[in-house]
Amino acid sequence: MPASGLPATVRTATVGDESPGKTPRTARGRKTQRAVLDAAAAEFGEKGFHDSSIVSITARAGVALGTFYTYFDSKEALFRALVSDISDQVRASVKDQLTHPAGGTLERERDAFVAFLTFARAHKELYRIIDEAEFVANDEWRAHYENAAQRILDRLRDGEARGELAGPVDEAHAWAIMGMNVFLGLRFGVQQPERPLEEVAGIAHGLIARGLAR
Amino acid sequence: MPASGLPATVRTATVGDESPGKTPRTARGRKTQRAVLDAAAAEFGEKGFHDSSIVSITARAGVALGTFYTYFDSKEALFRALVSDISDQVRASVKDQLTHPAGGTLERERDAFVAFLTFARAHKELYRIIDEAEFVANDEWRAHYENAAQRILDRLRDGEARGELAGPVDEAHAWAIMGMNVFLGLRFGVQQPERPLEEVAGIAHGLIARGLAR
DNA sequence: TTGAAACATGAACCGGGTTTCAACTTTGAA
DNA sequence: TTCAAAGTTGAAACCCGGTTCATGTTTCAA
Repeated sequence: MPASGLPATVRTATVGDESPGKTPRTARGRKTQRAVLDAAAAEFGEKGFHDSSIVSITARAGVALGTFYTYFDSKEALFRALVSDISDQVRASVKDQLTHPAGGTLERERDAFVAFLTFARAHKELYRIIDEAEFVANDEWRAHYENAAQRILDRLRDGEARGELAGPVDEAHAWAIMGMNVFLGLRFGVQQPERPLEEVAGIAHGLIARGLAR
Repeated sequence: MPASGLPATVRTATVGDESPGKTPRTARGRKTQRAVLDAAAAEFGEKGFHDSSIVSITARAGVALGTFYTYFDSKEALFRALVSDISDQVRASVKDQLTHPAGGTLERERDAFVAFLTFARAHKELYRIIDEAEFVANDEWRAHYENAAQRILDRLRDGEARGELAGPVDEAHAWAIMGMNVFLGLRFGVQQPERPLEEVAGIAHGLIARGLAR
């Protein structure tokens, strides 16, 4: 995950002023920190948190072991930074894809799923990292899903206000759709990425829009 | 999770003939192994795999440290046994609830969700253990979800054959519904168990049956 | 040009938990 | 009743990777 700019948490570190002295002050430092983060994404994605080691991550990044502690307080702090970073990337990526016109609310929801699935296929490490966050970075993990659910709910409420939907929307609808997306992403994004994206999205859209009853 | 009988994997160990000498041969031995398994479920559920220790698990079970290795080859082998055990328990529990009459296929699906949510509320450690299996017992984890999806698909195919459903059902429908169930279980079974079960089930059923479109 | 701050290095320290093992106790079939 | 197999015990060997730190190098503002 060679990322866009600086990861959220790393940026936040500057604002949140926690663990001072960890934010790089020169271009050289920023480059090194970025290298460590990218190496970490690859390593954690491949081996999981506990089988990954700082030694291996710094080796991948091409820096010395001790350098790691110039930018992160601990292995866990690195993981937290990574989760926030990836969470941000997913959100930003989906948001980008949703700027174009779009039909109704439920078509917009389908587009959001397509964007998510596309991201998941391009970043196979996404699932392992987010899933493991439940154990290693629980706060970031909860925030990730609560934010995602809120965004879905906002879109549904919008559709409700326009009279496009049948009944009143509920938080449970958002979590149901999110769960659908996550599991379809797991199955057809990570485990079996061969299947045509639009086909899966079409099935999901049909289910959400009209249901299965005759 | 004081379990019903012997867990699947432990039973399997007898059949699969791997690691001979690990299957208890006396009533005393079976009781001890059961105590270790139950203690492990509690410990792993509370602390997760890595923060759990054999020392603590055997202490909970009221046996000596060394006794552990009479019944399991390793900490990981214990976890694998536990995942298979729990997966079996969920399946069996849902199956029990589905024996009663039931209306159409989609009502049956709602009942299955109610059964699952009920189980999740009664076994808060379920999620932590199954989720962590992705990293610690990947084969068992995949089997758990593939089997669950297959069961859902079988029920949907049944409804399709009876002409109850609108279009042809697909593997993706099963994974979508499973994802919905899992995330609703997480939100309203583990995180916010206060909300009336039937209310959540009603929303899920409405979504699956009729969709959200006006 | 210069020197103080930032950055880089990697050997060694360190704690903690898994696994082993040799001695001891209990069980249950003959 | 007897004794071989099954079960129990817990101290200690063993392993491993996260973290520290004293030393050396590079950057960049003055």
